[in-house]
Amino acid sequence: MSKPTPLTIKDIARNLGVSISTVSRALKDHPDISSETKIMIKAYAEEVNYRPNVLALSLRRQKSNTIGLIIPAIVHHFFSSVISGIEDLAYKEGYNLIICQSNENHHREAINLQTLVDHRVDGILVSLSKTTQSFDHFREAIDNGIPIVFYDRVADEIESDKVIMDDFEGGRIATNHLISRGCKNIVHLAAPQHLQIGKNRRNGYCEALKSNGLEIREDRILKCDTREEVMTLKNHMLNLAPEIDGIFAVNDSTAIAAIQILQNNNYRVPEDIAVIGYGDGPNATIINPELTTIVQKGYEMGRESIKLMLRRLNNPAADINFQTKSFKPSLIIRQSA
Amino acid sequence: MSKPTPLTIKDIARNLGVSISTVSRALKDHPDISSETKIMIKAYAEEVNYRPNVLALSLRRQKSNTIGLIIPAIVHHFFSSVISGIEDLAYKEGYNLIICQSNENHHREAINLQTLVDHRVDGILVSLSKTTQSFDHFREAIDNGIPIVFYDRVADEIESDKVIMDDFEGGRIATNHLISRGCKNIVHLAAPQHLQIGKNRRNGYCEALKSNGLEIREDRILKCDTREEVMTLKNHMLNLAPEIDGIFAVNDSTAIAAIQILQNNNYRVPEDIAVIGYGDGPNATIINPELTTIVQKGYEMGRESIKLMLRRLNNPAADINFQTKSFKPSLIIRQSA
DNA sequence: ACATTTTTTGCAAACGATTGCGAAAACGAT
DNA sequence: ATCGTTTTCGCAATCGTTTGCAAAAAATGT
Repeated sequence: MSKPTPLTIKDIARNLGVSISTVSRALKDHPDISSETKIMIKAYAEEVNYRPNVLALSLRRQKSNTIGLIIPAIVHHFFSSVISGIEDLAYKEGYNLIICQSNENHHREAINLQTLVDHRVDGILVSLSKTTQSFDHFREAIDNGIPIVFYDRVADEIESDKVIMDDFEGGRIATNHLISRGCKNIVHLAAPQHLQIGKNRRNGYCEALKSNGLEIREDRILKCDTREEVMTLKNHMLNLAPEIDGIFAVNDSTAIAAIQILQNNNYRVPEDIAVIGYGDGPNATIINPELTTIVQKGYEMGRESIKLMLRRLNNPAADINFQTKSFKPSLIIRQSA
Repeated sequence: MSKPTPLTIKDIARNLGVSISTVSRALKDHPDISSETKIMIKAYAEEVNYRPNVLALSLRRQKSNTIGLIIPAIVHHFFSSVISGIEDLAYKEGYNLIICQSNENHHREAINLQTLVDHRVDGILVSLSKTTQSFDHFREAIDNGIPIVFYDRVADEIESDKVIMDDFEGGRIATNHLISRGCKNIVHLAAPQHLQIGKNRRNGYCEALKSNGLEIREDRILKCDTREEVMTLKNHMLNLAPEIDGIFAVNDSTAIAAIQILQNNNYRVPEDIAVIGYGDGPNATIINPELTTIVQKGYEMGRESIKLMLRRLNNPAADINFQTKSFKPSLIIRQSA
């Protein structure tokens, strides 16, 4: 009952009375090996269910066939969709995934990075944590020759492939929709402004107001992008409520939390106040009224990210130009706005 | 602009004019090395930001410090909570995670298993896919000396550590609650019966009926455990609806889908038909009426799973008895029942 | 000054695989 | 039988690290 050590190419060689190199070559159909020998060795390997040691291979090849993934919070539906999109393609191409969670924490993110670099992953896919405001940890990976692809929450300062949504446009479309149904006093529940994503959606919101001749009021822009934060700002929001007729929330769960607070205080959605979200997660059709929102295709974005990465990994020689792939947002109109 | 190969212990040795082994020993405070030399080597290593090659280490130690995780579907909130629980502790103990998705597919699960075995992970955490009905692939891992911990959806046939909920009790409590509020004709939307989880919750449901003198009717037990399936069975459910006054669904999203169908057809929940779910995910408080449900602690279950694993890995010699850790379900009463 | 002990260091094998190069075996041609 | 090819295979280095053992250097005792 001791540790059953998996058998190696060496064991096969010994048992078959040939050399290690012969076994190695036979198993990969090297022309130098006679077909007799090949057949014999392959049959035996099959019989004993030989499996090459990936660790040894990685060391030898200086390539781990592993891709690192840093996710702010895996429990968010958007991010877990991204994972699915990445995984499908990565496995198909023979890559494994090491997934790390930053938990929206800058420091944790840096540690994740270091872990992945230490593991000699071939590439890293990252979406920034909310608290990340400097980017040296990414430079280190790049200096080590590990390509990075940012998805969704990207670092402008770093040159790399990126997969984003056109968040400016998303914010614009969403706000425009509210305006088109008659809203004139629209609150924006915004993400942190040091995130591109937060800034862009907000700018889209502002642009829509401006181009429709509506005033942009700072007091109508609240930094508030989680359900919990909505609950904290409950009173503030209820103070605002009498004067407003629309809310553009930076994500669905924030929108939903807002709807619940409004409803509990006898505001009707959308009649008194229309609410629009961002993301189109599964919650959108559970709330009543069903949520009008901007679709954010997590699976597709994940897929695109890994595609960019694979393209780079499969052409190690070519110094491919960095590319930014941008997804166009689309509005899905339901009942809340 | 070629591939910048990270520097090794060998580079340090050369640059410092000492031997490789001296560097190795100095870096890990081996007593054989004079403190002078140690200080010098450590300082230099620090300066050039030396990082040991994890791959080489794993090969040498015959231990990858990596744990494999097989998840049926990462987008389910319960499972992503489990991941979080696992991750926190695993990283703290210096283990990395390779996460694979089976997508509820037996074949994919077997491939995942093989991948993890190939990577010489130190242990594997698994929750069965819905379609898994044989278990040889797990045997292979075990034969290779890789310990397995099953969580939530476990394989009875395999001897190993397990982390489960008392699903029988959960089904009983849920059903009892419906009965206690006056329901006499209760439908059960059940998971596949080859999963313990499905069988146990169903048995709990039956037990509650029986001990309350209610008849168990097979036609009131539907295999139906996703939102999509509810939609497919819509007409069937509406046929049942006039005769029933309660539904016990095997998970929240099924319960929610049922509520939506009932409401769209002018049944009141809970007045006409009470509905109870299972899981207590974030959706439970979004639906109106808010969902009465059984809490399923994903994070804690994940945490417990990795604990069992670490205990085993940290005592490789001791042949620790297999243990099954069972979580008690609790009922959280809201509005839907 | 020399033997003996102690401290400090280096050599080389090992982990499991790949691969350049040289050598043995087989074959054919003369 | 001899030589030249061609086919088939094995030696040994390599990837980055650890570690048993022996060797070199320094310290100690007489």
